[in-house]
Amino acid sequence: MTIKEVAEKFNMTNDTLRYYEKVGLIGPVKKNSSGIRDYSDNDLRRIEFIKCMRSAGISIEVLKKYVDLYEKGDSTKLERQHLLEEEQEKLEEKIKTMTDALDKLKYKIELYKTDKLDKYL
Amino acid sequence: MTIKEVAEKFNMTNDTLRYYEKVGLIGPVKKNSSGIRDYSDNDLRRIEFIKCMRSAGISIEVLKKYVDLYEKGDSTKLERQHLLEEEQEKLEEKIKTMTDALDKLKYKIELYKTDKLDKYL
DNA sequence: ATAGCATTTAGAGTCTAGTCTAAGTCAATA
DNA sequence: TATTGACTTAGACTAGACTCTAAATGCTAT
Repeated sequence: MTIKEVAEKFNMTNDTLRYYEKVGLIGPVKKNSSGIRDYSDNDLRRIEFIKCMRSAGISIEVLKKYVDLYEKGDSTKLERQHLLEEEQEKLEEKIKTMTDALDKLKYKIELYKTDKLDKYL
Repeated sequence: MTIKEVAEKFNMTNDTLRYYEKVGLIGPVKKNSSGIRDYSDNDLRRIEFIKCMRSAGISIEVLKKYVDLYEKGDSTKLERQHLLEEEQEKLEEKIKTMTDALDKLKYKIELYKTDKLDKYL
């Protein structure tokens, strides 16, 4: 699969794909005889995972750490699990924070709708 | 209330408070005779709102727009309501995205815990 | 009244995560 | 064969949101 196809499939830019490869989140992707990337199924699986985690706000730094551990083999399984568990906690907290904000936002909108808005921002 | 007290109360830095003031999210905050900020209750209310919305990822640009509309008076009520409704939608989508990622993360952790991990990242 | 810490300003610097540019290579088409 | 368009690289640039610096001034305790 070419970079263009992958980019379209996952709705991201060629640049981002090359950037992820440069920082080591994926690849190095195999290149054909004339130096053009040809993404494998395995590459696609990784990109999907990375994209999903990024969309949840997990930093590239953390994802890189996870990938590096994976590359080191089975001996890092427990460490990887712990890393993911930490990110799970952070993510749960973030979702809670956002849900709280959403509730406040909804409440404020309700005040607007019912014209009960006070004088404050 | 001094800038330090406010910063502590909301767990943010003096710099961030001055920055928010500079870009017009709050204030201008009243200063005492020797030029030192003295935050009013109203300032605190705003800061709390801004902080809550920022923690949900709403951009400074959008918040600034909301504040500016507020400053223009009652005639902007409907526009403000619409702005908030848009942010509500965006926020709901973001929470959904993050919840989906969280589910995948939990599933992956479960694979680690039960040692059913396949060969992929 | 002098030390030592907090506050002020303007403006520069930092960090993250891309995004863009320039210069070059390649394959397919007019 | 010349052009077009996609791809390549290294490296510069950007946006957003702070965060830090320097130099000046103010407050408090000794």
